[in-house]
Amino acid sequence: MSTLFLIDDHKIVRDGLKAMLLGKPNIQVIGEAASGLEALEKLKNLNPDLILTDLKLPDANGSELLIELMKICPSAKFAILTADPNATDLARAQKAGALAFLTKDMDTTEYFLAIDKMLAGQRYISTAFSDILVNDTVDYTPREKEVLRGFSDGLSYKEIGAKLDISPRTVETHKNHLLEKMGVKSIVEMVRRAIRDGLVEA
Amino acid sequence: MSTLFLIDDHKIVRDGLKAMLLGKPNIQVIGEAASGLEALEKLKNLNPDLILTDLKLPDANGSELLIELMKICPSAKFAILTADPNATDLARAQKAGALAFLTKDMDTTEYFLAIDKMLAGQRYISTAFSDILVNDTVDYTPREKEVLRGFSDGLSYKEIGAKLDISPRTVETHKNHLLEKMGVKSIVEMVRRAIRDGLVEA
DNA sequence: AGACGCATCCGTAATATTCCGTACCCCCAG
DNA sequence: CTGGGGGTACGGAATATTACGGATGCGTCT
Repeated sequence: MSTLFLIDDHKIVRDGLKAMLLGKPNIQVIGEAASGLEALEKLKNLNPDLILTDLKLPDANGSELLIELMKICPSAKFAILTADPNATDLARAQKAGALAFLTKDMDTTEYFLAIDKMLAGQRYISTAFSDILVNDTVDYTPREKEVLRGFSDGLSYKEIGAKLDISPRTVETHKNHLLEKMGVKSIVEMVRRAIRDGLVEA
Repeated sequence: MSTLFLIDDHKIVRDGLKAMLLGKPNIQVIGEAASGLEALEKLKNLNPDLILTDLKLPDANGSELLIELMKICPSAKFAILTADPNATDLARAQKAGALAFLTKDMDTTEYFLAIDKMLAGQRYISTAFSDILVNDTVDYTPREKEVLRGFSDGLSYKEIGAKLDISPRTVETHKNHLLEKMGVKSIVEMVRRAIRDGLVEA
């Protein structure tokens, strides 16, 4: 019998997972939280084998939360669970050390499989995530990220240049590199792509 | 005792709602569907009092589905249920005739309240949606929508003008009207806003 | 009918962006 | 140590976008 802790801000989702896991005899849900803070608080006194967490929580950055949780529960295995899988979440969670990547549209048998794999210390990556893995594994330089953020905020070349203390012309160079890396041909597409990939919020 | 039918593509969410509704004695869940087609099929032989449906389904446009369902179940009351409330969904569902607007982060008591209100024939709009209602009730002209779509697809003034058979200068006029209506000051912000409001996909 | 708001449309001139090429720094593998 | 690759940075000329201002037609309200 293994123990599991749930973190998701939607009560429905928590209830759904609990209901589903009732059908799995070797798993017992020993606690849940609707926010990062609540999770940190409750996990001080618990030591689950598995922790399933959403990355988009009202009060916490997903990957930082993951790292904090790992400090508190170093022996637990972590899985992230999300409705809209994207490359950035995947990369961050992987870096932080998550073992499995699950999506909310999986069915019962796939959840059970994923959990059993994790208990055995194996990775599990849902198809929705692995599709992303093969495509998007681009790294952006610090400067490129700053420039991307500037454009995402609706700034002009001149404004971004002023903010970064470089010429608008140089901003353009970084933008051109971004366009190439992202495989798009305009700033708007670039930002849209960044939103889809979770680099910036909509 | 009233009957309820659930439509959502995430099994977890369906399970969560069912688990939650077990705690409500005057409601019985008589069926569920994971897609629009499945819902249309199953509802041929059912006649629930309430239908709770997600608007974002893999095989169906939310508002069109709503209209189809209403033809099949003319006596049912409809509620839409969504994770990310936005102005466009709200407007479409309202136009289609939904009675209630619920979000997935509501808690149990709020769901129960909403259901009771609906059974009494009253509207219920969750706070997340009503916040939107007060801000975003803008109408866009056909030309503006076409121009917005053009920019969202990463096209230039010239390209949009060519596609719509108008001068790039006129495209700009429409864009300026859009910027004003949306309260933003650049094309990128406009597109980002359009994504957030559900006018275009990310 | 007349006045009005609103959607649609465009020309010219100022401004911003983009194209093309170039250059420096740092790191590290040959 | 030397050459190559990547990140960063910029200038001048060509091109696109924007600001400003004006025009037409089409409903509606009086």
